[in-house]
Amino acid sequence: MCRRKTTKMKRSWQEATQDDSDLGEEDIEDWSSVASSILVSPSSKNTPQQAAFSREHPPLESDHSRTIVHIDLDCFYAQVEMIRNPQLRAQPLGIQQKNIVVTCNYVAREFGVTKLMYIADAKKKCPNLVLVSGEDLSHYRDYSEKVTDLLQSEFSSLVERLGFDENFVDVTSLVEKTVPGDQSLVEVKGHTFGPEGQVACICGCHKRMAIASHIASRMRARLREAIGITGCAGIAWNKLLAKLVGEKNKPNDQTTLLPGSEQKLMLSLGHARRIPGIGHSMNKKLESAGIVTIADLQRASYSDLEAVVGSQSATSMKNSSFGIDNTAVTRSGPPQSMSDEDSFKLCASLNDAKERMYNLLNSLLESCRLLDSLPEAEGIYAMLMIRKRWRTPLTIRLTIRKHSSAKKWLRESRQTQIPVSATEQIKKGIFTVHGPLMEVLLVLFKKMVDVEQSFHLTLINVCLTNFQAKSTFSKSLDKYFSKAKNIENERKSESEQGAADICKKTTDDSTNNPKVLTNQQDSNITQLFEKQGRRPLQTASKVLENKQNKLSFFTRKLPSDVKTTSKSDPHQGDGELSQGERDKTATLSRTRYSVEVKNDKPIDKPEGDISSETGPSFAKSDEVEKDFLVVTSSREQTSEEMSSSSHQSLEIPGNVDVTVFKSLPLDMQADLLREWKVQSTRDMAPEIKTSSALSSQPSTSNRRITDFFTRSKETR
DNA sequence: GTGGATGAG
DNA sequence: CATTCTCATCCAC
Repeated sequence: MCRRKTTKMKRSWQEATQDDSDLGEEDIEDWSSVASSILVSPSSKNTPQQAAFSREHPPLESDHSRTIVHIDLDCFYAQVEMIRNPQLRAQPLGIQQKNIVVTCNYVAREFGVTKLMYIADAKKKCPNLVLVSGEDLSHYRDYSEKVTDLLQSEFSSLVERLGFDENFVDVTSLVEKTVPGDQSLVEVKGHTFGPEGQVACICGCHKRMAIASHIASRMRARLREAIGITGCAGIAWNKLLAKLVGEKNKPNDQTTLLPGSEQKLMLSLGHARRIPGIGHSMNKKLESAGIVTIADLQRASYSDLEAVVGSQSATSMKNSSFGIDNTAVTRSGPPQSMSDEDSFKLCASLNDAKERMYNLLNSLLESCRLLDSLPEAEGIYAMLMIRKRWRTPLTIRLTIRKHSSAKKWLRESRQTQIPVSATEQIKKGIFTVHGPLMEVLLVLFKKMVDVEQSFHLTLINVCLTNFQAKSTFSKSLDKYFSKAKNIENERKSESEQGAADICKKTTDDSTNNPKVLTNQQDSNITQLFEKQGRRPLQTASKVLENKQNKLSFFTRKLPSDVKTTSKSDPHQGDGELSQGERDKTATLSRTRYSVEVKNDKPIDKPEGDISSETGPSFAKSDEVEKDFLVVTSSREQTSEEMSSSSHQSLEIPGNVDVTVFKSLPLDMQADLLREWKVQSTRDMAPEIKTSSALSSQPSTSNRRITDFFTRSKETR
């Protein structure tokens, strides 16, 4: 019975979200009564008056059909540094960028150190504060991607990143497949927000939230086991509420929003500014209209609001103020841009600017090179990943910040196409294109700065954007995955899925993994690898990760003398550098460290939570396993695209499983063979791959080690 | 496509 | 207020 209701709700949500423009179905005079009607009965809608209202007013819909978990890592940068150097755990630690403590661990917070505090102030509060430079974000990027990867491969394909330390996970389908072992009321794991025992809604959402609270607990446990990182989780039926409720118990804890308590949650925030999306600018506009608190926002007439912030913002703000948020969790793909920037007190000479631009550019190109240089040795699935990542930027942008005497900290930018000659080089895997790119940067620079006059810059940013799939291979890859993508996004079963259908509604692959709610370690990667032919994505990342751990992937930080090397004549064309010199300069700012991923690392955590969460070893988790049964269907690959061609095994690299290779679509096979050919000729080319640069590894540590494969938004 | 505005962590 | 070092989306041009 409960199931049927769930399905109904879901369908209505899907319909609602399909035509984004016309969701509104409420017909109430003012918005507060809208809110109360929602609270009382979300399914009471579709009266004629409501339809009339919806024509004049933007979307508004209450909807509990989805289940969203928001994961927010605790003081992320500080945690990463503490993993890298466990000695730091016991000490007050601040992460320093220029003059500022951008974040700090909880030990430091005890002393009153806060985020974005000036070093001087922080030192006053805490004289023993240990400072670690956090200007190089590559380690943070790495850990960030590991987290997203884990969530994506073990819990749901629908994971959306927000910055480096937050992820939204849509666990709707996992929840559907997870049924409580005993049919009695499911208890929420961890904290709840809202009055106990209140059941304001009959759609089954309470139960779903409870199930999701256990899933969230597993997520956090897995993040600790596999990566050694702790974080908070918020569980609710939309992104807004999940994010907001998760903050109620920090750090390393979780909070589930009880249906019916969203009003209370929203009002508890106080200021309108606390609503995500309402930044400084919006806030000022709101204040000009006398709107300061969330209650003000709820009370404000729509037309007044629209007059101040425009109709789009008015709608989303109104909705948000009541805890309504219909935006979907959108899978994050690889970044749309890659940039490096440096800020400083003063840059007033062209030569200074040139040198700074060169260093930034160099650093970026090194990132590209490392992304491109992952070895074939990781197996074919890893290769798919790597190749997918293999993208060439077509545009370069230079951004500067002038120190105008006025109180203006505006950034201005100019962008241009990257010279075709350079893109051609990059496509071939040659990243020593500093010369040509410096030239265009110079042109861009002169468009913004009159170098004849005196100038005062405080920031320079170099950005590579407009990525293009680098080879035809990537295109066929896209084609290959677009099918899976559709299954996931549309949540409909496909005819090809055939055989093993335990679940009547098969949805996304990752949730079919029978191990999601178990304690089994993912030791049997190869097993997964072989059995689940459908999942090159996650499997590839597994393989890679495994490899990383085994090979201790990353090289050491370079000696300090590289700094001198890097400064070596910024104005030099690329052709003039020897390979050795290039390697040195290239490794300058993208330093790499060895990263250990330990499963058993003791993590500092506040007393209260430990026992309730993963508690005394795994006793609790075992309980979870008994209480919850994941209904799964291990979908077998109907290798409809099985190759019949007879490829010479000679042409296939030794590390690639021939059977796997042959199971790939033909066009992809062809592409692969072509790639390998190119690759091998390149390997033999005089361009020496120094052992330190290549054999020691593919910087997972650098940009984008993970690929979050197909980007759902990437429809263009 | 470009470049500014705005917002996120 | 931004301050750091990113990244993304929106929108007039």
